[in-house]
Amino acid sequence: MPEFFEEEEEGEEEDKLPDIEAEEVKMRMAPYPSGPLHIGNARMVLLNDEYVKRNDGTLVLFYDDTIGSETKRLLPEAYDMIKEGLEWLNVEWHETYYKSQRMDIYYKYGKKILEMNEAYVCECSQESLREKRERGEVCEHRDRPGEENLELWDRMLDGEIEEGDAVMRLKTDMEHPDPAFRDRVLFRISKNEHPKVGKKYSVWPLLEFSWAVDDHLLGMTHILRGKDLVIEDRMEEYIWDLFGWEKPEFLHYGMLRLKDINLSKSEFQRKMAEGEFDSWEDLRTWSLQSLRRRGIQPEAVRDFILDFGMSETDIEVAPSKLYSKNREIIDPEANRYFFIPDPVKIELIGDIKPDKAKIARHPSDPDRGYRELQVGKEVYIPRKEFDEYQGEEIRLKNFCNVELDGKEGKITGFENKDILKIQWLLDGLDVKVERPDATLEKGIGEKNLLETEPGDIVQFERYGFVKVQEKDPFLVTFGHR
RNA sequence: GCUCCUGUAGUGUAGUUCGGCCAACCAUCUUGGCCUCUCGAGCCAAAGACACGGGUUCGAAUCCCGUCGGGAGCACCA
Repeated sequence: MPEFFEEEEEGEEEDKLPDIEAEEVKMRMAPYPSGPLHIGNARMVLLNDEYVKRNDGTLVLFYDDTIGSETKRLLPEAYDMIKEGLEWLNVEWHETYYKSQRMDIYYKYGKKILEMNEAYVCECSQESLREKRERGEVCEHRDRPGEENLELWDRMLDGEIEEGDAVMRLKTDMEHPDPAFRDRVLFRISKNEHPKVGKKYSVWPLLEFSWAVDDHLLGMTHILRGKDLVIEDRMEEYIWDLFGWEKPEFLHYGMLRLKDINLSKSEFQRKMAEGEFDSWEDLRTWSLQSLRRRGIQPEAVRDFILDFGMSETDIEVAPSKLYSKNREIIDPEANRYFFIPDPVKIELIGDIKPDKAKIARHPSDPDRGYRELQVGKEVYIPRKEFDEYQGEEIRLKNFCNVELDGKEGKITGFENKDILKIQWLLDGLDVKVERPDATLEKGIGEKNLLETEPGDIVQFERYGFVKVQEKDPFLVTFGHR
């Protein structure tokens, strides 16, 4: 009887996503390739993936690579970095598309909507457009005859009109109570160079229009997006109604912020250009690649994200939550080693009995055996404990107890006592630890570290989990405590 | 200002659809204790919340009204 209940409980755990009711599920994730995916984008990606997997559906990777803006630039290498991030997260997708490859489709429907007289070419300046929108005023371009619209549209496409001089706008309602919904722009002119199609196109759709077309054409059943994009729902619905198309369902999730962490791809792009960051793997970017470097496991990211469910509340969560998920995964795997940050040498006073110290590679798994440490009269200990425990008795773990007196340590015994135990080393490798803020912490690590390989995640006792990067000058990246 | 969304412990969530089984779940964090020769892990325990005010009702976290708070949109970015 008890077994019966236990089983039931386990089956119910971790199900924070509301079910979706549909026979068929097709969803899409639409990253904008301005940089690699970061922890924030992971929410969009993983929720899509999770829903599709649960419903045995189809997932589309759709690069939302329209031309962007000054502040949001396309980055040619981002396409592959995004793919790499998705693979790392074990996201499975079935089809891949690029907005930049579908321009003719958008033009076709753009023309159609113009012919239906549901849109118009507007030659207002950006400022006057904004002001009129604010006041709910109609501009003189709104009622121009259809032929004139089509003619101007052709001239836009031919590149005869300069950037900023004309846009195509949807005729929603300039007096709509929601100012955000007043005659939004559908297409605009940009003569910037695109990493995939160069200067072939000078008219680019905005996301509301391209999505309205593609979500229909590709047969999306559910559209998952952040709360910040809800107005796009209504834009899409408006356009679908115009064309008489069926409507997919919308799902929303709230904004996610990491406490004290800035996740701005455009800002990182700038810092990259200015040379402040030298790679997208820089630990400060929080890109998936950087998390991988830190030894964060993709499963930890997934657990972390799915734990928020589909709530539309805005959340601010501390990174320690991610770390605890990760620790769960790596703690049983990571072997233990000694690392002395900022070492101070002390001299031991008294007789030394054993000539070697034996310490388990993993305290919970004796099968992994022991590592041996040479003992001697002069040992290094971390400066922190050296400073804080003067005059007190502490234990050099698995070796001896000492009473600190300046740079001397008087040996008081060898038995294991219930006092502070710290790491120590007679000698060792120079080790550098790359911290999440990109600073390097120097210290010495035990020579047994040479038995590890790059990519291994180990724990520096009393210091934290690190991932081995290079062995020659020994370099590790810090994950978390 | 206008439009939309949202308010359960420090943090994040379950419960809100169909009011009672909720003196409110789980995780994390914190604090004690046990265990362990790590400040890691494990085990045990404690602490901690229904934003506020009205109303409906025998009964409200759940329904209604109001107030207050938080967020987003009002870009020729996504």
